[in-house]
Amino acid sequence: MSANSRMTIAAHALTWIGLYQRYGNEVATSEQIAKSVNTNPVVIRRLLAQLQKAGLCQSRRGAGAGWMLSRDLASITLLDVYDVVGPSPLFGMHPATPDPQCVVGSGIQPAMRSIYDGIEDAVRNELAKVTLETVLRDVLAAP
Amino acid sequence: MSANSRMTIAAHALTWIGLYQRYGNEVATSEQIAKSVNTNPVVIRRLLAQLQKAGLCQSRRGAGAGWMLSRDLASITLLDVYDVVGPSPLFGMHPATPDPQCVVGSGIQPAMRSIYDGIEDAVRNELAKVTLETVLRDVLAAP
DNA sequence: CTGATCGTAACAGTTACTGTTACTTCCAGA
DNA sequence: TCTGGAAGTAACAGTAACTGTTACGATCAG
Repeated sequence: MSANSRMTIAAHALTWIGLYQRYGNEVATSEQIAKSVNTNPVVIRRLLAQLQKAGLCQSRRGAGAGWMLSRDLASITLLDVYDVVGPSPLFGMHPATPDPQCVVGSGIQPAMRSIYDGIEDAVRNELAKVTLETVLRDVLAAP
Repeated sequence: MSANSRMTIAAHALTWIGLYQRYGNEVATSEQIAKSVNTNPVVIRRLLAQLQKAGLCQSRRGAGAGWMLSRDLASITLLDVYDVVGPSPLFGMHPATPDPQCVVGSGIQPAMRSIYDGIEDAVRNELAKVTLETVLRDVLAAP
């Protein structure tokens, strides 16, 4: 069980809501989603609350409460999800400032930063290619 | 200070050894490297020990001990480093197995896995493009 | 032999995430 | 107006990973 399951769980939850709504239901409760994800409802509420701030989903309170998507599955990409719950940055710099007196120590951070930026771009490009509609299609196509 | 500084520190250490050797020195000690990185020598030894197992560098013990590269800077890519000290995987699956009775629960992992595999490939391609020779050049070109 | 350095184990401190409990707030519908 | 079901949220424990540090044994050129 690696640390970063947030992307996976967020994609799972949103896809679940999308499919549930296609079955004609208006809203999905965190408890229902948590059952499918196999976790605690609070974990789902915490994640969806973040995604809600980003405008991907929406909650309704009171009686008949629950979650619904703010946009169609086809218009939400994994990049949208990544920007909310993804790890940032992918690669970190030194915990302590390297020796500025040393040629390597003083030049390494700008050098690595520009390399890491290129990698982040590549990752973001890949993520942008995948919509939750694609994810749902793949999910339904699974054996 | 993000968690994953290992890639950065490994690249820093190897580049430092490479430059030091170009100055005519045979070996670099973990203490010298630690000073440039601004950390404890043991941290450097731990990292280099892993890189040594992968054949990227080599240690010499006893008097006149220290570290040297096993290959030229130009023949070591960041992908080589990543394979040793990089985070794997970049994105993790659910901590607990999702509900197999649920369509989404049963199909989500294969779907996400294939997406994540594509992203890993993209990252690896980017990393493979960059050699430590390139890193050193960028370091020396820094303002 | 000796001193310098690696190799490695052990431990504390930090951070981040997950899981859980518990409580408040909200609101459609009876 | 009441009520029940669900979101919102704070608080806390447990786990895991990484960093930093100390300590000590192993190694070997000179």
